[in-house]
Amino acid sequence: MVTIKDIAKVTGFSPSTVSRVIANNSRISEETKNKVRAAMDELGYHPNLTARNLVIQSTKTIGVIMPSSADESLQNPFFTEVLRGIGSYFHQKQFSILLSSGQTEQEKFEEIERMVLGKYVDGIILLYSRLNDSVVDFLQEKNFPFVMVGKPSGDKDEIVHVDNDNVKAGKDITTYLIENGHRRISFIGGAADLVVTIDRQKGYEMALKEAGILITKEYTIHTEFLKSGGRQAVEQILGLELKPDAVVVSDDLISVGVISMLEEYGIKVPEDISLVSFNNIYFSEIIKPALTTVDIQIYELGVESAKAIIQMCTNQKLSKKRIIIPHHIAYRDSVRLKK
Amino acid sequence: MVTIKDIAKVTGFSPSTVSRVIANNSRISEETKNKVRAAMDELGYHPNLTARNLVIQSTKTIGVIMPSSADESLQNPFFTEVLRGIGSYFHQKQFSILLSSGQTEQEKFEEIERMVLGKYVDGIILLYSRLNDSVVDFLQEKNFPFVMVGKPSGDKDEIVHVDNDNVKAGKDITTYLIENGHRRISFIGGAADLVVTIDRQKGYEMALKEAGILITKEYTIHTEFLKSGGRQAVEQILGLELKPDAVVVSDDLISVGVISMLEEYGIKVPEDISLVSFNNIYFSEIIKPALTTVDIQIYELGVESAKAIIQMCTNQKLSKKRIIIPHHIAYRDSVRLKK
DNA sequence: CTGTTAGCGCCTTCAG
DNA sequence: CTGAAGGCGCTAACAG
Repeated sequence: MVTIKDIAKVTGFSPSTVSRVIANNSRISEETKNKVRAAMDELGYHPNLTARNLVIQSTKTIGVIMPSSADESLQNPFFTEVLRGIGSYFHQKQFSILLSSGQTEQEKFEEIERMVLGKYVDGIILLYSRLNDSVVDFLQEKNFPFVMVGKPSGDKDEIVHVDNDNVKAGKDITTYLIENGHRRISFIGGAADLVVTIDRQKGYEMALKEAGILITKEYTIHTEFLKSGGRQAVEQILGLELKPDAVVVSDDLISVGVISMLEEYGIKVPEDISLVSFNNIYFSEIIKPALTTVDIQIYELGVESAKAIIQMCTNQKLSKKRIIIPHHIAYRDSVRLKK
Repeated sequence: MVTIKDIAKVTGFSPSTVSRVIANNSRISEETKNKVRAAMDELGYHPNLTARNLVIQSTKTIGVIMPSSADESLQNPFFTEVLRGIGSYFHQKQFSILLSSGQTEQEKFEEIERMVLGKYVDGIILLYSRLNDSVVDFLQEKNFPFVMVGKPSGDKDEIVHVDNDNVKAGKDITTYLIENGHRRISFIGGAADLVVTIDRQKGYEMALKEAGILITKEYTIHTEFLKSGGRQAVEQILGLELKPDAVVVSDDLISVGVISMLEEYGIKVPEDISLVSFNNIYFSEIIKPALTTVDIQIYELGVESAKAIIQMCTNQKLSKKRIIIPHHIAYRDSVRLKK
């Protein structure tokens, strides 16, 4: 391996001079810079990142934590999309992503511990937010820089997070349904301990309330991404005395299953029942019917969380703890419109 | 920060002894081990990975490279699924994933250069295989350990890769169509420079040939994952004088678009046209109609590539360069069966 | 503008 | 069974 010393020897300069050339230090003459660089090219020198990291006490890499991968929801394109956003910003700042890959909660926790305690990352981005997450507690206790994509379940004023206004999003999309004459509106949510589910449901309820529509308990269902879960949700709806004429689904991925199930029972979207959901992933546009869904700008969520964590790791001031990415509704074909 | 020296000072042992305790060296008495460990607990000591990596000249970190993220196909759940597989094996071996995040080919290349030349990773896993990939050339030239998920476009005997037998898979699924009485079978493939597309198409052609069916050029179409691409493919098919009665689609994700398009034109799957594809992602089961598709065991692909790269990085012998993950057909509802 | 010196935190001979 | 010393490759004062 060719090191800084080799370059020093060959050029006759000292190692520190070579180091300064790497850093493009202004106190080095152009002439020596050129000489040194020539030698580096010739010998094929490249700085060893590990060595550098050791002395500067920073790795310029960020641990990015996905939900534990036993979770079916991992197949949600949401994650690759945030990752894209994070990556794009990281690239220009020369930061790297260390991806957590734990199967279970336990494994995930161990990995985070390794990264953090081993000083292998400068910060953490959490790609989800759920109730009573021990990871959050750990990070807070260690006082380790982290940002969360989504809304924290507690300590909202302490935790830096990048989120949509999911309550408002839920309200907006539900109101849209109401404006189009729907009144018996059901809510199908994903895992009930996900903060995002809770918020969207809250918005749904607000919209109903505002429109003077009674909130019926039986109209609210929580399901998993699995097929059987979707089936159960639909059967529950269809078993109701007064069947809903519209349904708010908390995630596009779930919508796909719900629509299929509905179809299996001979119920058509949007003719027989309207459906709206959230995220606007690639699928929502290409399935039949194309989904009317809240575009939450996943990519931006990624970019902003990347910006935030890098700011925190480079001791810059963060103007605010709560960064909201605006949403808008992608109007498509899954809602029966008022004439 | 608490270091090995602090522990040494507190316990009265030397740093080297403490180091040996960390490594659980057998030449250290149980008694000292206990004392040292107690001190480590008390002071909250954790080994600094960067420092360790520097001396052992290895990071136990593998760069995992996705296609450049401008690529729409990144929303393909395929990637998170391989990642899951890789992660599961990495976890038990205490390896980490450094995820590449380049937008463009250029950016991706830069990142890989950084990782490799900076000795920031011990090896690379490539999650795709395309024709004339400069990344592969680079890795080969540097003689850097890497494994590819998919089949290399050249140097097949040199490059360690984990793949399905996609030619056979293509043949199997096409034969299934033929067995069910279909004769005018079209092929819709993704990007034409992806080796996987090429292989599956080859299998499709073999099946036709074997059944004595003429291969019609107009029946083969390449498209992108984008909506417009799917539309174009379908329109091309429908414009044909002799419309196909079945279609082999090279990826489940594309199938979703194709089915929607077909439906838009009033053509039903499988009543009017049968459809089969590949991958068996989560979606394939929950959309309507549920897809008959080749299950390629994505997760296993990930696990095996992880095994392979770790073997290479730890100087173990690899029994073979080409590791094939068996596939099987998931029979579902997108094919009209022979009575 | 450049060189000398120290040291980041850890592992590993080599001694004892 | 344990300690001392050196070094992994690089940066950062401090001199000059």
